[in-house]
Amino acid sequence: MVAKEGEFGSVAYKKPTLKTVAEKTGLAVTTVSRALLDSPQIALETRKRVAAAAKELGYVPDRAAQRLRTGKTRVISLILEPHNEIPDFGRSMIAGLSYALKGTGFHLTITPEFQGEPPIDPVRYILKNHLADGLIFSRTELFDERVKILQEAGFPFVTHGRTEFTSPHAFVDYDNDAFAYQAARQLIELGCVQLGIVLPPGKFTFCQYLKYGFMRAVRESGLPFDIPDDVSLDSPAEAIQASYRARFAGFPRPFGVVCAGETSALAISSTLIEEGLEPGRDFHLVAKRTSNLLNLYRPAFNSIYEDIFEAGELMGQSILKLVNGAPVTDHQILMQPTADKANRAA
Amino acid sequence: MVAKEGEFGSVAYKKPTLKTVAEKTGLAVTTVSRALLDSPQIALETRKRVAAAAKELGYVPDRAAQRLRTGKTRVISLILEPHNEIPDFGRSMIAGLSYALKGTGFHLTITPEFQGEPPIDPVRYILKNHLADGLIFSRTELFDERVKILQEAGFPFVTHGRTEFTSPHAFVDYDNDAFAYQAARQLIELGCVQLGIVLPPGKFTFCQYLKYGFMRAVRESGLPFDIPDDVSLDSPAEAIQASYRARFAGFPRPFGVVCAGETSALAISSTLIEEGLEPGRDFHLVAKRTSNLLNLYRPAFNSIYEDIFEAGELMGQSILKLVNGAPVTDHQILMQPTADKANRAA
DNA sequence: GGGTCGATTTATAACGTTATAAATTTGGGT
DNA sequence: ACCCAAATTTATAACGTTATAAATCGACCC
Repeated sequence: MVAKEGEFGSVAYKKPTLKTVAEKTGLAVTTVSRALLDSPQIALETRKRVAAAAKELGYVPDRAAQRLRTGKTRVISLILEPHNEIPDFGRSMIAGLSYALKGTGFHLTITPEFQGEPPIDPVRYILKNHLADGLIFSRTELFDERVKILQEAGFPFVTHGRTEFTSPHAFVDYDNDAFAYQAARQLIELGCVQLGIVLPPGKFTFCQYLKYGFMRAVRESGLPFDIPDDVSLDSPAEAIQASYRARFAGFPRPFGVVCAGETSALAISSTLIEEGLEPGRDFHLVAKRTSNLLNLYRPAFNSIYEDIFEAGELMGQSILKLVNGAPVTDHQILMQPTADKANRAA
Repeated sequence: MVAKEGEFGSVAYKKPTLKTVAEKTGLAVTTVSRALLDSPQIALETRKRVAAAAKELGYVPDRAAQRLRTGKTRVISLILEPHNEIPDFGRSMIAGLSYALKGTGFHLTITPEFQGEPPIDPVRYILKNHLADGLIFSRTELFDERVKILQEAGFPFVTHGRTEFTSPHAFVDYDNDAFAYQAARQLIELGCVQLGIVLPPGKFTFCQYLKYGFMRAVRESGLPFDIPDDVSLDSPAEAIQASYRARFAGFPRPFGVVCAGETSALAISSTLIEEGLEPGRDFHLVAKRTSNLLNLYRPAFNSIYEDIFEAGELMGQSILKLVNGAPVTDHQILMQPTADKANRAA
């Protein structure tokens, strides 16, 4: 009799394999393998008997062997970008992904993208070494090289963000056009006589959508607008603060600013207050909220929520279907901004 | 001649293996394997020749095959806890770990711990399925079951946080005793006549250290103190706010509160201000700062910095040495609080 | 009783790598 | 020319799994 089940690391313990189960049941290894895969070729009675024996022995399949034999890694990899403009973005996305992958046998690996190195490197690395069955990444550019390479390779992937390529790919995106439009509308309703927005770098697709939505509201209102050209959402908070400190004096009041990130919202708000402006009288902000931190800030922000956890969960669900051969056109999800209950209180 | 090197996903392309390299060089597979491992048994000239051929063919070793044959996964797994009291904790730790693992051939996987499920589950899962060579996790308890099981199994791991077990294990911890003491001293110097602190749940080791450090300063000063017993650092921000709203009226002024997390600091600060207290006159806060967000908050916080990225990097460096057999006693690191330059400005 | 069919089980080989042990080559020394 | 040891290379097997093809077993039919 082998060691007690569930015993790890003890000296005499040998990990049970298909062979162990085969010996215990008196069947061939092949039969056991197929029985555990629940193949209809194996008699139902046998399948049950094998399952029981495997459970009793504490058998678990060896992932390395399965991977070698089948060529399937049963791994989804998330490329983690080095930016951290959005607090907890990575954390929430990972949590959402994990939740979607839970119980599927798929594992999540992190492939880091390092500051100053080409974003294409992690993708190439995964492809070349076949380290995953599917890939997830964010912050797509209009003609994102990662998308191009993966499409050429026929490798399953889901992006957080759209691209401008004609051939479709799976994505989960936030409707930043709708966000910027709604945010600008809120500012207008609050009485702002000038509209502003801090945009991400222009190479990112979501920059374009933010601009479209913002400008639509601007044109409808006929109000003047301000878009800083010296800083972006990715600029250090200090740079954003400096930009506004240098320019706010010339703004008609009250003016409004759409902030597509919490860091920039905090930065601008604190600076303007320090310069003696009064929020609600001299200016208004509407921020995109992705964490709970902004809720705690006083004076309270106007905000619109983007659910990163849910985005991660949706991306996880999609990539699982894609690796099973589902068509990409069934997995193009545009998440709508949700009115933020927390913002008006207090 | 095989397909061009670096070509992925093309129909005729067959991934180069040791066999491919062997054929190209006219050597045996075994020789090629050893040559690429840079074994001194193989003539230097041959090693060079093989390396060149491998590079030209674009050969990369198959991790699944290596893992199956050697039993080494070359994977480090991080257990990601579901709490999110500290903004960007996971993100920074992952970034630090990735940085330490960069170029080592070790990959990082995420093993999630789900809300409402035992913290021991992910550890058992990894052990049973042999999914990693080393493990990283946070928020240790005084007698942490995960530590116990891993020690019994002889499995390499590094914790973020200490335990009370007599048998030593590797850890990277922040000196929360020193933090709480220094924070309380700051409050005293600012003229506070009552000291307070919001502690994490008592089962966590770092709760004890925070309490020790805090109480040492309290006793030295002879001041009265206040520790809420209805909420902890893990309580929802609203609960912390409610607790202070219900009690602040009875506090002598100015009173001080040590906040071991940014969320609680924001929560308490905003609530007290809303209740009409003036920061700097009626109360002072000293917060542990782990992100850059607090820097943007006005009125400025007094804060002491904890570098989570560095903690992750140190843990990564340690776990790499541990899987190579280094003794755990060489990897017990206590990080000291660093004076926060950002706090006094503005 | 022999043949056939379907259901079920089995033997063999292969995925790509490395550990073990054996084989071959090389260079001296005599 | 021969032998021995060191240097270098090679054959074989194994890690644990699954795909392919072949084998066994009843049961049924004529």
